[in-house]
Amino acid sequence: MDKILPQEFYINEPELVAKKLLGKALVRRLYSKNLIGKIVETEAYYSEGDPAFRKDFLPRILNLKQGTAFIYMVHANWLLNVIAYDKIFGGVLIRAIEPIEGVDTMRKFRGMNNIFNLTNGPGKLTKAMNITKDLNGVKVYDTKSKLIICSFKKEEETEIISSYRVGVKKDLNKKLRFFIKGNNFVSKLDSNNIMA
DNA sequence: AGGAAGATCTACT
DNA sequence: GTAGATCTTCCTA
Repeated sequence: MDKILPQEFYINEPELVAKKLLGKALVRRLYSKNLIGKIVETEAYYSEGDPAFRKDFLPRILNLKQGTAFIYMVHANWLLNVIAYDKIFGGVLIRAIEPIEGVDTMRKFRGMNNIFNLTNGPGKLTKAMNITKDLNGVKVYDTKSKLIICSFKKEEETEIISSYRVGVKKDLNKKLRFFIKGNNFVSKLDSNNIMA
């Protein structure tokens, strides 16, 4: 990995930040080692005007600044978001990563062996990296944080595909899910969601 | 104190 | 492709 992304990176439209986060490094600092994954799938969420937005989140997120982690429980899974917005409040859900470093530790946390099944889903990657409510509110742009997002030294050429969001019943007429084309670690490859 | 909902996952057919 | 497990937060009483 290379440099930590500055807080300004997250002061932008969620949609733009979601796209720009693809290919970046998600780094989880543990006592002895770091777990590193490349972000390969994200979704943008808005507050006002977004049918997928849950009003009950409001009290918990309104004081969160851009570039902080927002972690919540759904269906017995912790999901990781990074607050990112310019004017209207919003954020980016990290949906899948590609394991880069600390793979054995991720296997242990997941109790799974198949590398393609370790981090290819929002609830899976949090388990693989031991991300829980404890990390809610950490600044992912701060060197001292236990969870940070960096850029890689060599940024690879990536083609981005967009589709409708997963698990959202009444979605906007807008494709807010983004993933890296051809990557084997994105969460769902069914035909409903791949609509370039 | 209890129940329902939910941006999911696994295991099974 | 579907059922059942799972658990935290919010709502009602």
